[in-house]
Amino acid sequence: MDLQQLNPMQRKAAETLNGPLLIIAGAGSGKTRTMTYRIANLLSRGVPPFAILALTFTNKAAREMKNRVTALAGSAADEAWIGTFHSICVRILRRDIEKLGYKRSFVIYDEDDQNHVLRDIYRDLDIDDKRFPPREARAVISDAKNRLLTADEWFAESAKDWRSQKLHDIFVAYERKLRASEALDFDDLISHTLQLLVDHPPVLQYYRNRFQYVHVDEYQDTNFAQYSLVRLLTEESRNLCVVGDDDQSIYGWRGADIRNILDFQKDFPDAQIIKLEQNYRSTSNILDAANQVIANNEGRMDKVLWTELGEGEKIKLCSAGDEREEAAWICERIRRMQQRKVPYSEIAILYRTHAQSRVLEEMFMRAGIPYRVYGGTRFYDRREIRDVVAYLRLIINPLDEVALKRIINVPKRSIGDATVNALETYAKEKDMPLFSALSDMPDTLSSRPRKCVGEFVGIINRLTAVQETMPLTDFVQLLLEETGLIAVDEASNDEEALARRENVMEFVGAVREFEEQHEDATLASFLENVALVTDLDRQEDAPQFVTLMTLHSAKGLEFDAVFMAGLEDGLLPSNRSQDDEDRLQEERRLCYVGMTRAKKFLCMSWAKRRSLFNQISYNDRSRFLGEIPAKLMSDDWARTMNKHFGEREDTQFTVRHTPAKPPKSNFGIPGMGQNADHIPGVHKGFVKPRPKRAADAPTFKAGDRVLHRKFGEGTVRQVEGGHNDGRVTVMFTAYGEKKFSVSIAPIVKLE
DNA sequence: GGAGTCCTCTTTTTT
DNA sequence: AGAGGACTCC
Repeated sequence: MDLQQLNPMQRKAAETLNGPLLIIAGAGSGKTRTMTYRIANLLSRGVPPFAILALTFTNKAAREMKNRVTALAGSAADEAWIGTFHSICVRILRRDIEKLGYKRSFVIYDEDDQNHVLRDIYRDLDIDDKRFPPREARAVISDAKNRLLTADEWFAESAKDWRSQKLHDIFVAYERKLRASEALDFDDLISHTLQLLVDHPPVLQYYRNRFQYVHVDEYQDTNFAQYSLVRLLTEESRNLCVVGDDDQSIYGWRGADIRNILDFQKDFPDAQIIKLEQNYRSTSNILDAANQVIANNEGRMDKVLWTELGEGEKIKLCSAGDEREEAAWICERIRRMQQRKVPYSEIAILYRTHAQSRVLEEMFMRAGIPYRVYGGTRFYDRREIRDVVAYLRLIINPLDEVALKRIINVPKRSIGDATVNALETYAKEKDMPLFSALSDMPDTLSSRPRKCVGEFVGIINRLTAVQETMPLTDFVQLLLEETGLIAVDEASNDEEALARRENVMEFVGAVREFEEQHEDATLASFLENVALVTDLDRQEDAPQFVTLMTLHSAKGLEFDAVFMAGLEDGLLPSNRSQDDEDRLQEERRLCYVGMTRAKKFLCMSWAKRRSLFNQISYNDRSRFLGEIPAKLMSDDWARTMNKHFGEREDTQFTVRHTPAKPPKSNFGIPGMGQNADHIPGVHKGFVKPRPKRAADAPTFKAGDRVLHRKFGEGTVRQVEGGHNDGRVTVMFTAYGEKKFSVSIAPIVKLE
């Protein structure tokens, strides 16, 4: 095994094979590289591949690790278990979950399924979901499960007030429903695996014997359940290697416990610790800025990243008036990067919330910049896809009540709420699954619904009967026809029906692809894939697209150019973290993660005025921006504007608390600059651009590049009239075509 | 009893 | 803007 490719610290990590090992891997320090070399090294020393377990958080990370290990060690590495916590747990559960009283055909409930379950529970228990948001109940249940608490245990340590009582009832009902549906939620995948191992010593012993070398990636993101699982598995071998960076812990809200990494030495007093501090990704301006920001956090592990890549460019800052201006600036910047030969695929726009993507998308479309949005509505989350999946799930597992209720009347077959309610009540009385009630209907049901339900059951039964005799793709095709799912959209020619049809076809394509890639493809394994694989994982490195994603999903990635948008107090840090020091620190880490994604160019922007979630807010720039030394930044927007239009107080980034001042001359754009007059404390007045000598207004010709004070750069399309009364039509990349009077428009010619 | 239509409410981050 | 809920029509 040739470890000469590694730096001394990396090599030491790859050579330390036995005993507990903590690798503190700073951003861009070659973490994956080190891990893969370490695993390859184990293999080269004769450790059998099946003795190796590597746990990651994302499929992407798992895939990359797998590929790179294979590249180093050959296909023998295929035998190693390298996967996400969730997928590895499913693998273990598929083998032995019957010992916990579940069928092996169990399904995985995602958030949407959970919501449906909760909705039913709220109805049954007569709880008002307005006073008691289901999302809160879900968070409580998830949090409890991550801490390995049952409903009763959770209640015992709660406030035990009326609210806790209700939550407890919901929790209990939820668990009952999931079990009755042979369903596990994401948190169950971990906790049930743990329970299986604890309750069944032979199973535990099997995996302990088997996994002699265990690796955990992103250890700072483990929650208590995952931590317990890892400890349980490695108690005998003690060969546990964890890699992480406390500064990149950004999943506290999901139960991740940063103490797991901070206390590793306490847990394993004989642990060796290796720090990777050389950063191979970013230029020093970017890295210094990131270091300065994260230095404001407390209780960090001691570590300072450094780089040999040279200073590079300063960080570009844009203080925009509103989110459209911000987006326009980003478009302009991207255009300039194009001239500098930065490919679209090396550009990413990162933001705190998905909702921010909309304005950016609109601008990109107008500017003709190809982009892809990651996350948000995932492909498999689309309604029409979920419908098909629900059919598949029901066929695999007739006890899946969420799936059944989802599609019993999709497409419309005249089975309404009243009928479903009657069936549910009847099933409950007879203490049988809802699906059984469809064949054994209550006498009270009148003949019309009886007939409709009968037809539905007929379809499902026919499909179930042929399922195992057919290739997966053929079966899905058949299902689409038999159920009438495509017939509905084929009948219609409107835009949406067309899009739905395309999506369904893409789904069939995904099924085919899955079938081709997996020899042993079954309906069950495909559904598992659907549940555990996200859209982010379907990403193929498409060279011609700019990437839009949340800061969270950017972790682990890198780009030549990174734009961080919406750096405002209230957004980043989010206003829900304002008065909680721990959460504020997590927001700071999020900022740090974003900044350290950038290799060469980091551009940060904020908007004084932003409409988000259907309301307008006026924010200060993010406190994190203030933590970056001024000498590392250049105020791009202000400089460009000042150069051409004179100083404008509110765009100087040295002004810390900018008065909320929307200087609006809306140029006839509806919706822009409205309400400015009604905001208290807003000081009116539009700082007029310094006019060029009026007698001698600039002359333009078609094709000229011009800069407008508000709309940014554009190209002149048309010029009419004479010198002083001339009108000019300009095409702006982001704002489309506008017409101005040459003598008064805040517009200048660019060379 | 079902289906279609209008109205209101909500949004952090995700395996 | 997208979905669920209430309301009305058939």
